[in-house]
Amino acid sequence: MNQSIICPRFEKAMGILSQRWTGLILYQLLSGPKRFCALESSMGISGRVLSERLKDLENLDIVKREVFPETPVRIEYSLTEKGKALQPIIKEIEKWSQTWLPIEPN
Amino acid sequence: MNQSIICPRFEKAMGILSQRWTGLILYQLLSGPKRFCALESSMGISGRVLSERLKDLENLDIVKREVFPETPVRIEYSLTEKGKALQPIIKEIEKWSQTWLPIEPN
DNA sequence: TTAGTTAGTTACTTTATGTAAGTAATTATA
DNA sequence: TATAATTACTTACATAAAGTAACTAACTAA
Repeated sequence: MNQSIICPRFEKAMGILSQRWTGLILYQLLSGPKRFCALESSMGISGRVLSERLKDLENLDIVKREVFPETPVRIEYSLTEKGKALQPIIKEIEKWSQTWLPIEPN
Repeated sequence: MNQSIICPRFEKAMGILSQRWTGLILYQLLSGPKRFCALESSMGISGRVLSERLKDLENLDIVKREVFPETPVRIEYSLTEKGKALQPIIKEIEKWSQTWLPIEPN
């Protein structure tokens, strides 16, 4: 069959972004560092999966985890340079959604 | 908690794009109409899921399905205007992947 | 008549995600 | 001193999504 080869780097990027919740996590972190519970409550994500996603994104050097030994302990997640570089993608998704998706799509 | 509200249209868009395979299907269709078996063999997707995704994208008016009653029958999938408008997103993902992802990431 | 082609569908297995309860470290309250 | 509260998780189990492989329908070609 018509074997159009897909660029492996593009494929990798899509593999990251097409994980459930990843886009929304990045969207939230683009507006500044966030704590675990803030992320958890702002989207419908479960703690189990949020924990998993943050670890994956940390391993990919997209997200940085910082511990502040206060009381109770504060842990902040923020974007690395690599993570901040995703902003144009998120912006384009926002633009498309505003132009092409109806209000109240349920 | 810090309840930053997420734009429902952005959330909807992310819900579409974060479905496994959807990004790669769109990427393939951006280079022109494709047949079912061409899409199937160019990515690692199974027929079961490809069929499901194409139906979803058709219902969202992102993909158009056309039947050519030849022999054997030819069915072509292509992007609608709404679908073509996703190009800037795909382009930004390509850019990011080229800048930030290593070659041969395995 | 048997095999081949395309575009699927169906039944079943494996993987991913959701749910809810539990843990560790610390401080606050009764 | 015991109990509760908070944050950032983890664990065990249930459900949903995706993968696998075989099957179907409509047609042609050998």
